[in-house]
Amino acid sequence: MWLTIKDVAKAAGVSIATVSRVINDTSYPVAKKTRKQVLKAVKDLDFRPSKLAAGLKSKKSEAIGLIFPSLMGGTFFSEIFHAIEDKATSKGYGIILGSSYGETEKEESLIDLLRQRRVEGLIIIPSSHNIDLQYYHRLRGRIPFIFVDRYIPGIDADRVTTDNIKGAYIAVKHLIKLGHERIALLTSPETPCTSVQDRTKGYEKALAEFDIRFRKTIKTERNLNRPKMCAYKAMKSFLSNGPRISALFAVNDGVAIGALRAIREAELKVPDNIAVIGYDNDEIAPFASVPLTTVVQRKKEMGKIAVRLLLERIRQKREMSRHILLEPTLVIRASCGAESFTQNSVNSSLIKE
Amino acid sequence: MWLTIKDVAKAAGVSIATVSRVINDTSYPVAKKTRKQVLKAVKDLDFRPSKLAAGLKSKKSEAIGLIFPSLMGGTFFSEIFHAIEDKATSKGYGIILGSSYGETEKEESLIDLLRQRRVEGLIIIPSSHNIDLQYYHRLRGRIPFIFVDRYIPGIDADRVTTDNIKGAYIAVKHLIKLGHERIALLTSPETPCTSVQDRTKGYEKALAEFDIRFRKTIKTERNLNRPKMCAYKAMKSFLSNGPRISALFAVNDGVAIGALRAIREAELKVPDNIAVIGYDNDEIAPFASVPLTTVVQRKKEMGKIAVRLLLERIRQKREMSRHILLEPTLVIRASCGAESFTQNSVNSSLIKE
DNA sequence: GTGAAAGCGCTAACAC
DNA sequence: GTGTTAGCGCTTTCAC
Repeated sequence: MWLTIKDVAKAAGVSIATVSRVINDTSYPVAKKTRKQVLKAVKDLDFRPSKLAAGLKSKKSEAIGLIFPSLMGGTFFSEIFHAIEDKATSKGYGIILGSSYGETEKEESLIDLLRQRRVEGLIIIPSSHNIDLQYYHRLRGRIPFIFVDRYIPGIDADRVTTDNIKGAYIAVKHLIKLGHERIALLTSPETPCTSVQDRTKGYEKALAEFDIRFRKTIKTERNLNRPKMCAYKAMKSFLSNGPRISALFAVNDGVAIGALRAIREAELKVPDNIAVIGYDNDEIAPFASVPLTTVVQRKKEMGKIAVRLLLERIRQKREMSRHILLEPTLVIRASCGAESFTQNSVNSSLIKE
Repeated sequence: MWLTIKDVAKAAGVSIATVSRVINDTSYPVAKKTRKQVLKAVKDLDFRPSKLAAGLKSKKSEAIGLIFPSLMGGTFFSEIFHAIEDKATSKGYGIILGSSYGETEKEESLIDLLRQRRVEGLIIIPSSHNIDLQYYHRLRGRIPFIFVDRYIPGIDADRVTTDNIKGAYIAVKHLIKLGHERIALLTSPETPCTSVQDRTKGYEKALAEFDIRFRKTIKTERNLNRPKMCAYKAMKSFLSNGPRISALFAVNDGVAIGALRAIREAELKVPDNIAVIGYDNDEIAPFASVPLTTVVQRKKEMGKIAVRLLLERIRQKREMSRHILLEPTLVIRASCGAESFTQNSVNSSLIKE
């Protein structure tokens, strides 16, 4: 079914070595005329060299593996994915991927498969359930990998994440400055997920700093495919039973959107009765029923940095693992009742919608 | 760096042929004791057989390629992706993919790369710009492929799509039955995209059937990454200049969400001043500022069928290409002012939220 | 029930 | 500048 360089060699009247030299377009000196003939044969025959064979020989698959939980429930992972894909493609790498649905078992079997395909490295947004440290310890010496967005504590590996403690801190501080003291935290129950854990820490930190006693955590059910629905239900039940609150810090925008619906159905107004702040600056945020004030994560940057670091590690075996911590920012829209400007946590810079 | 079956053979004290037989787990008769030794060696060494080498020899990469425009702008493609991935994984196939951003050039170069990786078949959600018929004609004989969601007219290939004419027809008819006569169509300007074209036809068909003269097409800018924003802008400008309308048929939910914001900012009410109906039943639809009445597409089914048909074609070369046309349905929520029930176009069946 | 050996389609010395 | 050749790590006859 597939043609080989042998066919091309025959058609062009040269040896297979020459064909190989031409198609790999290295600066290897090939006579102009010969090159032309080969190129013509390649084109006429519609020949595509096998990366399977090339990779077997050269020990370079020119592919990286990508593991993430799920693309549903918002554009967060999608945006990271696109950044990774763009960057990898531009470097000549293909992407083989799988979604773990946040299940460790699935994650590990996917990684195994990717290893069989001899991907040169792995980008992992790890699952958040029953983490198997042993597995990752073993993996460490076998193949280069990098964690994105969250990581597995205790595993010494490269990673690129946002400073989630700080992100949550500036979000909650924003609410406090606006006069709120009864601020609830709406969160998904992914205990071992470092990003969610850190956001919880940031919430605590801000409240502690301002000597605010009130604490309330609203936990949603765990369903990666329908975070909005889960949040909606959790919030609905909270609004009918829970203590009165004046503001809500949602652990991501999807969850915030679900809450917004519950609040609307309870005939409460945002931000007048309840101020809401989200996290991620999802594509949907400006289009929520009340445009959402939210913490910005540099998703594209995260993806691009991940590919860059991974390729560097593939190319030269460095020793130390590197931890890149990205700065979060706040976009202020209508859902907290503040004016609409952007405040960077480090130095002010405007984000246009 | 990587171990080979030779290492395993040595460790287990058998030949490489035996190792191969054991790891491929065929029902090949291997002595129980031998099998055990091999399995132990595999485990001890943490061996992963190379699919590169296996594929080269067996001529089966056990991978399929996937090309889609973009994952941004809603969960539509994400849902299809997950269905494809699930099904493919369960059949032992890996997925190598690329996003075309709706550009034919990118699409073709991605397909070329996938061919080099010797994927056994391709699932393509084709781009909608400057289609190169010649390219696809040529591709036809080279590798099995199937179109999903939309297709390229004139190319004889398998495909699985939703009946978009019917979908749009039932949507617009729903508006008409509710008494609307001034119904605008909000659409993205992807002229050669069959799904959008068909929805336009369905809009026309319904209006024609009820002898309604009024027509208005509002075209958004083309930006696959920000369809909501584009729709918002288009709608905003329409509301300040355009003719008065009482209802809007949006060509997909993302675009509808953008329109909702523009309508809200114009201090108009949905559905009282303008009824809005969307398309796709995106995850966001029930969470829009006004829960969105929309046309349901069976996205999971589309993905699963695509994989099934593709694998069938890979396995036995059938002759005729098959066109699967899925039935659309309507979910009625609040955005058109009708009661909230679900009406299936074929036989009524309830869709729970 | 097991092993030896011939490739799969490339790449990369090494010759000339 | 170009060709010859020895593998890369598997699968798969074909012997025994």
